[in-house]
Amino acid sequence: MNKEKCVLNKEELRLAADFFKVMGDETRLKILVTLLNKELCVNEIAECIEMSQSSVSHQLKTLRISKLIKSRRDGKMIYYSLDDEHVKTILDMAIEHAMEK
Amino acid sequence: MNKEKCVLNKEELRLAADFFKVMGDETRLKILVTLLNKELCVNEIAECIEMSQSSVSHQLKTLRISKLIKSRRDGKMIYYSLDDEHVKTILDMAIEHAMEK
DNA sequence: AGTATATATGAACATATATTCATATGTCAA
DNA sequence: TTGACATATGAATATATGTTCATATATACT
Repeated sequence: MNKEKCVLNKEELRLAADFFKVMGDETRLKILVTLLNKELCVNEIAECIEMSQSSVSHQLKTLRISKLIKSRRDGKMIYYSLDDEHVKTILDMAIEHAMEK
Repeated sequence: MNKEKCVLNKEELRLAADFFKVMGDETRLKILVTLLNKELCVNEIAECIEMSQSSVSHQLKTLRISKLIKSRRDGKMIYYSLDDEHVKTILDMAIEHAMEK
């Protein structure tokens, strides 16, 4: 077996796995989808996807750390929006993959 | 909050989440990467990514169920290869996303 | 300052899942 | 058919992770 053919970039692999891991949760996907069109504050997101404020807040943190969303404060509210132009494309592609099978 | 704006296709969401969940594991990603160029049998994959035969076999099953890879038997060996033209594109996009942040 | 509202967070719990180990199944060759 | 090799699989274990609950922090308003 030719070891040369097995060369992998470990760092890239780890990052890619982390990226997919974050995308691989329905709650987080729902959040991303609700943010496709416009920015929303935490309570709006929670109401929209019918999850608790706490759960949404935890997941927003995960998404923020992964650089998939960004936030801005306006008074008491904190508005979240997508922070990656690829997210929509990747979402579309995944859905396309999922649906045609 | 306008509920109309929150319309989600539940089935698509579930499928997309499942898809990303499968992609969100380093072992499975390594397997997919090794299969990018050519088909390989189980032992070759195991040797290539330095994982046990059993572990690889379990993950191959997961990937097969998700329609990301396909298999063909040739004598004692079973050869695996990618079963989705989107996989490479999505992998590239994820890596791109991961690296530029 | 005190109260209400919005969001964040730590701990606990429950669930999901990846790996290992032992073993089963399937194929070939003698 | 017996032995060797390739792969699959079930059970057990360990680890990761999502949600909840209680509470903390931050801002606005009176």
